[in-house]
Amino acid sequence: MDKAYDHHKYEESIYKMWEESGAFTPKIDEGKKPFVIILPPPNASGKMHTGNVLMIAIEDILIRWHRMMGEPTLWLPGSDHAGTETQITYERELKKEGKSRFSFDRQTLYDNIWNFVQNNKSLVIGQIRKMGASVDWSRFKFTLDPEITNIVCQTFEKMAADNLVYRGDNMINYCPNCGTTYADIEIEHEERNDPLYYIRYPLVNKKVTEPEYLVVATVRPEPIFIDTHLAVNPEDKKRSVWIGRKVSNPLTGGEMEIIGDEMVDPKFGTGIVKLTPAHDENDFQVAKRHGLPIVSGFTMEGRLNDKAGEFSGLKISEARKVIAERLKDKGLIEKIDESYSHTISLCKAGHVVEPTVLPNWFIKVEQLKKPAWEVVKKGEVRIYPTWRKITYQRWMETMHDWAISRQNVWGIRIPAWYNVDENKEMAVTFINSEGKTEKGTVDKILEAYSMEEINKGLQTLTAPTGSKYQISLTKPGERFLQETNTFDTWFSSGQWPLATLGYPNSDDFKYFYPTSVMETGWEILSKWVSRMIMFGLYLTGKPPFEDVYLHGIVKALDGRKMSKSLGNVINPEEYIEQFGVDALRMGMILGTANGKDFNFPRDKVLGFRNFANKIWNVSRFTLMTYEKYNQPVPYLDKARPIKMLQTDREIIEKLDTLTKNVNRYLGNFRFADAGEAIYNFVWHDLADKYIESVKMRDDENALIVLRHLLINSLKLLHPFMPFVTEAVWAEIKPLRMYPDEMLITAGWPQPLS
RNA sequence: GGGCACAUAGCUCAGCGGUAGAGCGCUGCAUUCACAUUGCAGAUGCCGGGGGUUCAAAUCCCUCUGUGCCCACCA
Repeated sequence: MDKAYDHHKYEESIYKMWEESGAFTPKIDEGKKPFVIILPPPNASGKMHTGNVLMIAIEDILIRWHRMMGEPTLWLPGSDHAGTETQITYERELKKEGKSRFSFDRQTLYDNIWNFVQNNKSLVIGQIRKMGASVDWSRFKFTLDPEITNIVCQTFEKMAADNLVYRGDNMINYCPNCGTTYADIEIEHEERNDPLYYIRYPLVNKKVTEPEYLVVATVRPEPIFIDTHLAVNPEDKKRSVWIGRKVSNPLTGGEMEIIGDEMVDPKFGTGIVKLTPAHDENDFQVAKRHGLPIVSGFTMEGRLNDKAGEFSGLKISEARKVIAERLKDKGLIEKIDESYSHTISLCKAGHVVEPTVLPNWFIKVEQLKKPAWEVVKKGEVRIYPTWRKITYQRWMETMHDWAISRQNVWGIRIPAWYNVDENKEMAVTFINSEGKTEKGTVDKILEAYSMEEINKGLQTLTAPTGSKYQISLTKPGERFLQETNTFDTWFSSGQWPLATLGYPNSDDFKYFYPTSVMETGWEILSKWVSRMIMFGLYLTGKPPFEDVYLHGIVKALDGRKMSKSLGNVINPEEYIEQFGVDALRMGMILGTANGKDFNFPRDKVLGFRNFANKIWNVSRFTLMTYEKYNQPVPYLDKARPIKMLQTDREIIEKLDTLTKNVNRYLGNFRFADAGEAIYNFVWHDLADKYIESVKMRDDENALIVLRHLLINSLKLLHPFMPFVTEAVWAEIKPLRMYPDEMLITAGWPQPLS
């Protein structure tokens, strides 16, 4: 054996050896209960980060432990298409070429992103390998694989049949110039100075003691014609008296009721708000709470619609000035604050984005969320650390209907279809055969274009609220166009444990479902874990896993969140290169004990590089001693007791205790405790004390005990530091009972007592 | 505004009712010995402040202060 352990020499070849041996693929044995973990699929276009490292380290420990205990063990890998995030990344690339998403029709854009992702996917897979993850590659799944999207669409179909799906209005960032919606994270915010108008609303049925007007401050006078209500804060003593009273609309003269809602800040402006539910997120929420009408005032082209009467057709920005002038003429403007500064939303092209209410697809969660909380409450699904249960409970109790449609191309297209003859008002944007972008309602467009041409160049389709639709996995007829929205990523990944195993009829599904442990970062407890439980219960009646272990967030060395802009991002590959994967894994595991957030433990990683070398040298010493002795030595066996010294008995007892403790710790997801216990035993009991005492002895029994300690230490360590232990295992063949056996599939230690 | 967590040795953290712990760092000493990616020895703490429960509190309860994060958020 070499004098020191050099991880560069072993990691790659050992991984290959494991993989080729078939050790990662479980043998289905109906008589045994399998142990199953579905790997939370990393983003297909992303790079490995420290969080992934921790995740893989923890899951690999559990998997290797159970595998060594002889259970059929499946760890199923995959990657996620990460809809919005990936599309944004790709569009950044497009921008470098002077293009954007509007340069392509839907299908072409999708195909381009597909190719882009394919290139990166191999990167992620390579990194999972590098970590030593003993995943079953033969079962690898991608969220956009046809067998997965099929299951996801079928679920949608079933939910629609069960009356759990509806189309409803939702607030969305819409850019009239681009003709499309943008996700919240795509929006840029800019400080801007705009006039703040103080507008007078004449009070209806005014009493003598009351003022003539109520005054409202707004930067947006242009949608006043659709406004139907004002609001004040009910806690506001001065103004709550107006609740239930009416004012007249300064533009149309119609009556507007005043309502009370906590949203209103009594200290801002005049403490009275005009509500424009269709074009402001807050107002929209208020309107939903109070059941107010939600009426849009703008067209998809960014002009005032026909409700604006004489003003209809004006662009929003012009309308603001024109309407402000009109109000001024009527004497209904009290004052204008020209220096008002606020933030506005801009799309990537720099256009002003209009918050707009557009129809979206929703899932009714009322019936789904209750059982999903019940299983956790009853302990059928256990959450570790236990205090995270409260987060889950809170989320489940407050969860509201889930908007599942995204205005992205990169995702699973919603299998809903609109008949063009029954929905003439659908807005369509497409690229015609000459490469020109056409926009308009479908009935107008059809006057000039064929269904085929529209379908081929289709970019987006917006069917008004109340449009007739059919849900179908295939095209229901010639005169149909498919919904252009895609599913929220969490809608598909929420079905991941089911979909990856081939729900509902495959052998895998029947044998491996429900899975054993879901291990993931706590930040997606509500986004992801809750959805998986909901879908699992809805489709199979069983929760998709028994235990949920939530690991903490790995923060940067300075204790702050890692971020590109702070420049404190840690690249795990540098640590793998320098210290080896084993050291990185072990360092992360012992960096924190119980799922709390923690800073990247750089010192510990270095420490465990040294520990890997310690293991190597303990083995080297044992092997050399054995070879020097130069005759066969029997194995330690309860049935044939040998004469032991006090030190022998003590350390064997310690090993037994250690084995029991490790089993207990791992069973309770106490990874750091388990790792530390083994570390202390190997370094301080075995190496520092026992080996030193062996050096003074010349009896065979010392060697028998030493070999027993080494072999069992390697086994206990293997789940934590798989490479160095397997490398040593190969070196100490002469010491082993079964020289052909690999450590990865060797039996887990049994206490002698 | 609602919630969760954390405050212990110079640093990073474990311990969570019975005499203060680890790793790194620090101070000595050891060196052809399996390993200098080493060994041995050592120093370092009013366990955030205040109150309470208890024979006994870093550990349980209350409160204050500070920090991090999650959710909801300004016409």
